[in-house]
Amino acid sequence: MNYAHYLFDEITLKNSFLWNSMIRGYACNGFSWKSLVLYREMLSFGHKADNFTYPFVLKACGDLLVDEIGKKVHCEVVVSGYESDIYVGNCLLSMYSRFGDMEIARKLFEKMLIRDLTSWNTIISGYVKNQDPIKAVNVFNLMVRVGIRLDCTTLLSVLPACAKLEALKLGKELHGFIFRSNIGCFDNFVTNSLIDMYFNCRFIVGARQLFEKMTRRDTVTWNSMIVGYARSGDASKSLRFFCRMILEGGNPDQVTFIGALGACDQISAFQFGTSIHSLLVRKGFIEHMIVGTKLVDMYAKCGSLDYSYHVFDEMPEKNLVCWSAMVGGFGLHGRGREALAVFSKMKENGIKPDEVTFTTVLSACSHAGLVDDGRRIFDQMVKEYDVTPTLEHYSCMVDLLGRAGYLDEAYEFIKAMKIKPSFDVWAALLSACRAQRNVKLAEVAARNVFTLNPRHIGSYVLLSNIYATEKKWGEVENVRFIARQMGLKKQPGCSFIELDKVVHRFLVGDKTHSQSKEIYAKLEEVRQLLKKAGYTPDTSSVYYDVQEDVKEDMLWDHSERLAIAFALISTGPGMVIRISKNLRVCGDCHMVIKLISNLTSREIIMRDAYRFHHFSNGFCSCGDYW
DNA sequence: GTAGGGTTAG
Repeated sequence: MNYAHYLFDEITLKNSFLWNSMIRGYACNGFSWKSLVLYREMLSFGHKADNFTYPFVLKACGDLLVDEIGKKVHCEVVVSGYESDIYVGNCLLSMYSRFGDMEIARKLFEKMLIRDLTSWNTIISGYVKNQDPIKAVNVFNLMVRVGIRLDCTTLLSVLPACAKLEALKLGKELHGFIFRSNIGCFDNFVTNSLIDMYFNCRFIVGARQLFEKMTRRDTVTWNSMIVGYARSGDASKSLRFFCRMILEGGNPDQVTFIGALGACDQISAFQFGTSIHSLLVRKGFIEHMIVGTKLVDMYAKCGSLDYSYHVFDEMPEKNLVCWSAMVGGFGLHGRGREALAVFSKMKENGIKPDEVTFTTVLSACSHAGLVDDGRRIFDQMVKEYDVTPTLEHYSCMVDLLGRAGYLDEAYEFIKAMKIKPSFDVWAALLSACRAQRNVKLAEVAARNVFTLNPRHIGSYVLLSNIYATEKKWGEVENVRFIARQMGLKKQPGCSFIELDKVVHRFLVGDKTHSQSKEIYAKLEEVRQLLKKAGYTPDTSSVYYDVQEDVKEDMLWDHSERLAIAFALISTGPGMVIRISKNLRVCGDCHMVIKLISNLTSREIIMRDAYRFHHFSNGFCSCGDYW
């Protein structure tokens, strides 16, 4: 562009063709401002803008998101009589959809005397980009009814809309259409989009079939598989595809690494995460901010705050999201003071926290029981930072107050909310009622919870456990009966442990592992050891009205114990044991793991559904507050 | 000489 501008300046008698070329050049090469400056200059030199000028000026306005200037140019378009030009008109649609103003875009679209394929495509993609997939599909249906032939671009907007709506039927119809009609798409775009759509609609088999049939897979194809499997909860498959991609000579990019790291944190695959880390360093992605942030997050979620902080510390540039990730990391591990310190340091560095940061900070306070700090920060958020509290903030506050013992204050807090309390808010109260053993308030919370989400099995389990703790067996059976009637099934406890980059999974009572015999033998050995050390089981975590010894047996096949027993027979003495589980740890397991850490001199790091526990020498980092 | 597109951190 520099040289073009130099030549342009040399020409004394410029015609509008030359002006247009320059404006287009700047607009299409990332210098939108210059293109607008040149447009003004062109007018001041007495040249008239025409149907070749406006498209690029409008594009520049759209790219810069300057809606006031954009509207002004629109006026000029109307005055000069070019609004009816199809190119100019389409660019207006595109500009307004970039501004997020689909109402104006739609009105213009309705008003157009001639609409071509691009007009339709622009409106459809506008709705998709502005989070309105329903309208996008409606316009698409209208387009088909009117008899407009769709093309690749149409599909690349409608398929993501199907994905968002989980509209599998329409998605499959489009797939069939693509298959039958020889629609000339020579790249992978449409197939990749289909794969993503199938994953989002949870039609994994369909996605897999498409992938296997492809002959020239590109980076996005692999990424869609890696991200798709991770998002559908099959992190192991996701990592297997990552390996396959590397082995088959795929070319990983930032998205690949971010996706694979996301799979690692789901199943606490710490060792796998470190290998991905070293690979991405070798490939030169460590300076990439999103990759760095994901590493900070992954290490924290895989139990290693040291690594997490190290990556964070080395990052050359940190934005709001990086800082928030680090705050969240400390919070997840119950290190509230450090979370607050990072939060302060972030502000000292001139970075203004947003609503997500505040959620993270409040959650950190909650995990660490920092009630006063939490109250103060919530107040500060509203008054100093002008952030309107969201449902997430309220949930955190209810959790913070409730679990710290201020149940009434938590309830008052809900009643004073300016927005309608969500399921999560009431669920936080219900959960706090269990910790505080308050049946009366629990019933209030439960009523609201069930109204807002009658199909959430966890809430039924929670309420029945609250009754069980108080030995109200009639009520326990009642709640369970309702859940059964609705066809809800309890989610089985499940723990993960990684050994030599292979993640092993244990369900409660699992006997399917190839070393199952040895695992149960080890478990029995530990059990005797603990008994000798004076351990008596805390059977209050068994929510069934059965004999004490049966209760004790029921505790001993909890999935985390199987995972730990497996670790004890498979790793050398002194090795750190890292496990993660899908539900929250029960009171007795928590105690048993503390004892195991002491008797076997092992550090055990466990992530449960809620937070991290670091066990060593008979103590847990959570200080029994969880 | 003209517009529209797939995967992506807290």
